[in-house]
Amino acid sequence: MATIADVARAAGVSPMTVSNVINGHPHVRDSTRAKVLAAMTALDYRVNVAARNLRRGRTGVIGLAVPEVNRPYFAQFAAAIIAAAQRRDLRVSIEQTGATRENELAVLGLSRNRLYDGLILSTVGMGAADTEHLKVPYPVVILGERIFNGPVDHVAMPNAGGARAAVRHLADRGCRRIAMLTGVETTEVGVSELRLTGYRLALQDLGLRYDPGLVQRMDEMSMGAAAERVHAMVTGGLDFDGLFCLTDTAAMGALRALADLAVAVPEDVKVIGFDNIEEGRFLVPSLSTVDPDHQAMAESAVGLLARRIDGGAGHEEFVSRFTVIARESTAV
Amino acid sequence: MATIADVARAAGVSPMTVSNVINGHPHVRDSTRAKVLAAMTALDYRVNVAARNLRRGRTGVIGLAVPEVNRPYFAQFAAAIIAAAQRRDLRVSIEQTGATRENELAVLGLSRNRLYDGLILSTVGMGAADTEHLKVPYPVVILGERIFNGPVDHVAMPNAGGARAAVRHLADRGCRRIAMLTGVETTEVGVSELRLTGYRLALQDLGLRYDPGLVQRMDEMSMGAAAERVHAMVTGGLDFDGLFCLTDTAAMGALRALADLAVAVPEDVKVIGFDNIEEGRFLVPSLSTVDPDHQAMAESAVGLLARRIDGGAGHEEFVSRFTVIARESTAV
DNA sequence: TTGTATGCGTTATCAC
DNA sequence: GTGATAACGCATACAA
Repeated sequence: MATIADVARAAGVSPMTVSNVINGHPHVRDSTRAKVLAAMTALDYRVNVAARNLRRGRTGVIGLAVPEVNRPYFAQFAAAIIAAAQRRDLRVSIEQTGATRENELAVLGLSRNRLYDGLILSTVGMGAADTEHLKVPYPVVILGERIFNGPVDHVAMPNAGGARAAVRHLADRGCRRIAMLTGVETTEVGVSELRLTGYRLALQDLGLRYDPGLVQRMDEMSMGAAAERVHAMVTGGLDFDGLFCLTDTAAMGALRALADLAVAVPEDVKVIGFDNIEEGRFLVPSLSTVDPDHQAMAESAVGLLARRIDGGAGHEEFVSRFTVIARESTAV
Repeated sequence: MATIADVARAAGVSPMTVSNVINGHPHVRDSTRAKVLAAMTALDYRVNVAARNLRRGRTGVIGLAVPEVNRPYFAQFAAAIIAAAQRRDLRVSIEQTGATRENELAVLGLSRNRLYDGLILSTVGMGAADTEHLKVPYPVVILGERIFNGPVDHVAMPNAGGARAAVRHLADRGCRRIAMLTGVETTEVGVSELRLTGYRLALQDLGLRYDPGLVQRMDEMSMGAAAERVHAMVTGGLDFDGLFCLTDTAAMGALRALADLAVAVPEDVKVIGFDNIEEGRFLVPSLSTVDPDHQAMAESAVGLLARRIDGGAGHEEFVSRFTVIARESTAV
């Protein structure tokens, strides 16, 4: 637990010089540097990050608030964020909000304590009415739609566009009664609504009638809930030949339910998801999906945040590009 | 950005009294407390965590080092750890090691900087020879086998026992040529070897011959690699009627490959995994597995760490209990 | 019950 | 090129 002072004493220099060596200042004589480095090694010196943080007014840590890391999509995203942060010498502390407005607001408060240099926040529970809460004295990047006018950067998925393309993909493969498995939205511009908009737009494009009965809303986007709902849809006699699921996770549950009921995929019903989680490739049948390019989103989120932390101004919005990935679940 | 001093001035008391109020000290007159609280609200005061950390010599953050959060098993574990830590008012910062020894050692160095109060480390790349590296001046809980003699707590999975039960489960369902999909182990007491031990013990129990040709080692435990290997096993004419996979993730790849080759599961080959990831329930066929009770492991890991952070002594080992979960992939 | 003094370890400033 | 000084904001020990 040696301190800079200990090192300075051992090397016969002032603490300041040690600090200069540590931080790679240019104006240090080589022989001095060598002495200091030797003393540091001898004493097994380690910087005390807490002291440095206090002095510098920074922590080198960014917060990442997601509903739950144990959801394939967020796990994938978190992994990408951590990797991108690592490249910039930033650490990532993860908060789980459970997708509730309350917890999302609480996380926003945390960074006020200078716990984090900045925050990447996945807003699921918060709505446009909460814009005020985003006026915090540190950089925030919202992972989600541009639903706030506050001074924050946004990294958004191509929700409407991706959904539109997914539904068109189903139609291209011959589907005419396309159902959608979506969520109960707390906000008017959340993921569910935006993808639903894409769904409706696609129907318009295609000249298909919008049938509210085909839009199935679930309280919770879990595999289990999706399986149950699809089970109910089929046994309830709902007529559909295509199914667009809000997420790949929900699609996994849907595929399972269809298998249980001996509804053949893709012959009887074609299924497409959204997110392109890794597991989708290995399901039987493999899952068609919309890939929103998490990699680019993560890189952009960390990049925007880092720029703002370093004093950059202005609020940007990044919308990633999507790709429809055709696999067995929508084969002709 | 008000400080304690600002609040004290506003409330007409000393900084110390403000501090006492913040930290809930008992001996503060109610009227004084009220004054202080009012001033805090008025100035929107927030504790500066960096300063508090420096003073207290603690950060309130624990590190969690795993190969990658984007692997179902570790995602599940991370979620449980974060939740358990939250209950104890600790935050969790995640480091991804990529399962390399190098990075695992690097993480051990990090906490030396008083970045974390303690560390939960999933050792995959490190071996018994690295015991010395664990002698660090802060609490460490190893997630993995008791392969080190260092002063660290262990939270281990019932690797050998779980594997033994899994293989016995296959045999009970009629399998006689049971293959195992495992990893190339860098250490002599890693997960692969321990589960392989369980595999061999089970064969002994059952009076079945050990055939090295049935033990398939892979460099990487990904779904893709597993699929490729199983494909090669089948097309190469390897004769097996049961398959024990090191992880559920590998099993997912295996199931996919078997489906591609029209090998019926469970009729032709029965498959069982290890980990009980959530996805397993929804696969077609659903995946039998060994559940090592992550919840208990996570709770125990955080508990042990918290106890050590608070000065508790002694090194403990917690081995969770397992359950074999029978699903369709091993149905008779 | 409240206040004073002091130090945690680092680094910015500015002088030498 | 190097060093003295001060300050970051808080909490501990002790005094009043």
